[in-house]
Amino acid sequence: MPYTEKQERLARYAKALGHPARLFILEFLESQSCCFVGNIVDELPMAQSTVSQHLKELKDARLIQGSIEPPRVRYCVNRENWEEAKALFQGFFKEAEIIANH
Amino acid sequence: MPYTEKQERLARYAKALGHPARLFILEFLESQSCCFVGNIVDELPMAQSTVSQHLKELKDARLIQGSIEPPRVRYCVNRENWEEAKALFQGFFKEAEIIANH
DNA sequence: CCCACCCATCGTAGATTTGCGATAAACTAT
DNA sequence: ATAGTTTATCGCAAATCTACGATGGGTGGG
Repeated sequence: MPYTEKQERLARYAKALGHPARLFILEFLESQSCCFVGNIVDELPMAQSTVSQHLKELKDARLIQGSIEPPRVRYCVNRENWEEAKALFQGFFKEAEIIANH
Repeated sequence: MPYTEKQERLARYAKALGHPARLFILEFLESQSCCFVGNIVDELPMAQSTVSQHLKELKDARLIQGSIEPPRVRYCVNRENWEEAKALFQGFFKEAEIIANH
């Protein structure tokens, strides 16, 4: 593997954040501290199937997780990986700052 | 526009960071505080044309900038936008934290 | 049992991304 | 002039992304 583990993981998180709809979903999930798919669909100007696909990508990136609460599905931020992503981004920008100041 | 200006800009930066080669390039540029294209090509396991393309994307995202120094081209991080990106990511994760703690 | 509701998944289309080799463009040096 | 060096760009192929409508699979209520 030509890249470091950190680079691979950070790139994956960055990619997941690389669409405004997914940023919106994450911010919305935070503001509501978990919510149902329907609530998200109501807020976004796209078809339900498209929203579902964005949710899937965030889920695949392990930034969110869903739990079935019939008849609905509740999504929450995955705290553990959210913190990891946060730390990776912080490290990315911080390290650069340290280097830049020398 | 259904998304906020911040979301659009953050998504654009995140997208640019969404490939390990581009993360590598940015970290490499920091560690060298500017360098020539050839140096980057030597470090990456991909064709020169592909590296050039990744540089173009980072340039389009305004995270780096190039200056011609015949017969070579020197690339540096674009400090201003780098700081903006940093602030946007910080805001994104921080705001979420504040909300989550309520 | 059947219907309505909620959501995921399928199939599809078009756009974008990623990668390569080949070529072009700009400059140096001989 | 010619040849070499360095980098961008072109043309192409394969893969992935984005979006949609339609369909399917659960679940709960009548």
